Amino acid sequence: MATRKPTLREVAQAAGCSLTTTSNILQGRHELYRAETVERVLAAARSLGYRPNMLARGLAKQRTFTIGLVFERAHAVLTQNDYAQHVLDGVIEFLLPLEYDVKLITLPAGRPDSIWRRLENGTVDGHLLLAPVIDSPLLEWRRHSRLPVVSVGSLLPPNLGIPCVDVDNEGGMRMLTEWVIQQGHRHIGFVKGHPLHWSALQRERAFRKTMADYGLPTREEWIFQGRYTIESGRQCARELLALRERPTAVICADDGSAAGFIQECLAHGLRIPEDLSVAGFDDEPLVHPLCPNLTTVRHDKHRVGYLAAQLLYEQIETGTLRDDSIALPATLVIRKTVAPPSAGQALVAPQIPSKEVQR
Amino acid sequence: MATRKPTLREVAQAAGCSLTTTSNILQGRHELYRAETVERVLAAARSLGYRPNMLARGLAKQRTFTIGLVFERAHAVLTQNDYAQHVLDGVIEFLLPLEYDVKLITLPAGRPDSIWRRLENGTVDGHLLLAPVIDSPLLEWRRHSRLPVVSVGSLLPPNLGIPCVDVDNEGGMRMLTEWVIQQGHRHIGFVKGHPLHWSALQRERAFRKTMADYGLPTREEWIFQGRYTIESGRQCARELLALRERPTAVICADDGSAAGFIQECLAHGLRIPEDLSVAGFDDEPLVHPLCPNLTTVRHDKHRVGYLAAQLLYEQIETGTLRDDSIALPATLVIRKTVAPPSAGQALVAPQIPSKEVQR
DNA sequence: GTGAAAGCGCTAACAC
DNA sequence: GTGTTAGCGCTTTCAC
Repeated sequence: MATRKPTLREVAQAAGCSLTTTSNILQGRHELYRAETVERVLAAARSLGYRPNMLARGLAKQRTFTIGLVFERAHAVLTQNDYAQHVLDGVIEFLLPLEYDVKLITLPAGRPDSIWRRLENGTVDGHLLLAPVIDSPLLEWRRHSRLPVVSVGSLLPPNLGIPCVDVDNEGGMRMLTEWVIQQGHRHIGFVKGHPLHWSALQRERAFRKTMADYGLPTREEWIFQGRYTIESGRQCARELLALRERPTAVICADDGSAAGFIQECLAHGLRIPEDLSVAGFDDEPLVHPLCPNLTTVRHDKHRVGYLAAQLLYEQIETGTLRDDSIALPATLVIRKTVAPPSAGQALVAPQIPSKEVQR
Repeated sequence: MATRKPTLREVAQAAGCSLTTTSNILQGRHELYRAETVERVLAAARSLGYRPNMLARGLAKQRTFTIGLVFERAHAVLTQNDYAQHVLDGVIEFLLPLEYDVKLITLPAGRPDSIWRRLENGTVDGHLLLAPVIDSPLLEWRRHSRLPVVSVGSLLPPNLGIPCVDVDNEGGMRMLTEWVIQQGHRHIGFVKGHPLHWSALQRERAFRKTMADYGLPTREEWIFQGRYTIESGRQCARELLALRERPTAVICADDGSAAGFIQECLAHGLRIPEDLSVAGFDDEPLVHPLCPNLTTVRHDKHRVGYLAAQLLYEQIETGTLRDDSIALPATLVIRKTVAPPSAGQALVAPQIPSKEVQR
């Protein structure tokens, strides 16, 4: 039809009034004007098929109603990142009714310069950092920015001044570890997560801490380096199977490695949990068909995204940069891959620490 | 540091020259000016930490260097949509080096009005429609837009004038069906895909067409309504198991339903492929651990996204709206869930049609 | 070689 | 109640 998108000016002309009037009315400030004027403007806009140019509005208002979702290079491939997908879903769910848009910002390799261009170019009102990895350059860059920001999926060290939202990795892992201990295990191994993820670090730390709190030793040869993948779990299992002495239980930092670990153990004739108890973390739906009986820790990634978006939104709307973080509680999902160690294995009951930390 | 982002004007002042000069130089038109001037401007920009405001540039240039990735409501939840993830990856891969950004546009329910606002608000240079479903309102809306557009993941009817990129569903399904037939099967069932997906329609059509071409009847009681999900596959298997007469092979419109179908059959004591051959489509990595032996059809979703982005990009850059589509060839992945029907079952060799369609 | 000036489409003081 | 005007930050024609 129309050869070009109609502008506010044309609406004003059609309605026979000024730009201001038109702009105000179209922004919903109806009470400022006579009902008749309002109606005329609205009608004109409708009949012309007017849609505001958000670019122009953004320039004038200094607000874009868009947030930037910043991916690390490592996460850029969404496909390999179930976590990111759930978080993104949550983000979108929160922002959709607010008429905010989401812009995907994938950091190019290249010079810091071109990275800056992508981050701080006036097109977003704030940044959601998707699981920044340990020593990510992102964090340093952020220090030079005055835009609101929230880290989602990584609980960063508080001294960075960036509010974070994630599951309570430490609380969840403590809960899981305690439960394994309470099943009677004293010889417990651990499959670590991806070495660059804060969550991996935190889960490992909580495991060690809990073991120590219960007076149980952690043997370094039973600590394996996973990478949050099925294949890495398999590899760790192979390493375990090569050992002469084995733990009676192994806790994995995530479900993927747990599934791989279990598969490999089964392939080598071990029975789970009779010969070895294995636990995961995340209650990952994708892993579930593979390993339906996995005892694990569930948390709500979708909600993590939702809350992170909310936190960011509040910062944007109020103009205040806050830096309090949210660690969402996790819940233990008891299924069948963890059982008391079988007879003949060490079963000395561990001593219970005086102060039991919940959550 | 700086209280606000420096503007072009400040750079110009610092460099002691005009806005025009500064703008031109910063856009790379160095040859217009004396080397000394160029250097002065560049130095000023660098020392101020200048980064252009893309909003302002967009307004002036009428180009945003952003494309909109438009999700149907049904696809909004990325999590449940492995396809979308791969496509998105491909899109990002293509656009990243071009300094184009991607904006996620999730269509709100609501009035057409608010949908329009999100689509046509000046913030994107073109739309990538993510697998529009059959009779999607999107397609109608698109007719009123003059922005470049590409449909990715749905090969739409050509009369819509929208260029499309997807796997060649019909060619792939024909190839698969022919192969099953060539294994000696004459009684072949089919699990349909999601009723609202073009791909599902096309796969079903190709199945029927191929059967007909080979002079084989399709029995409607052996055509089941799947939904591109594991659970729907299970359901279809239950329906099949309730029948007195069964086909010797079942082709599923996707790997998910194939996996569910197989699981359910196995659970009821059927042996695959001895008692029933089953084939899938997509070579879905997520399904692979569940059903590693699945005979299926592979295609490159990542490439679909990549090419779609490229097609859109070309439209944007050249300003020409084209409407040729791309159907990427698929390849047959022969594994173990399809075998010749066992002795005792009908084995009359089907007649080969005179003209065998490849691809 | 360089710069003044007129937009891009919209918003928001501030007048009337 | 309604309109005038001066930007928002950048690009670009056209003159000097």
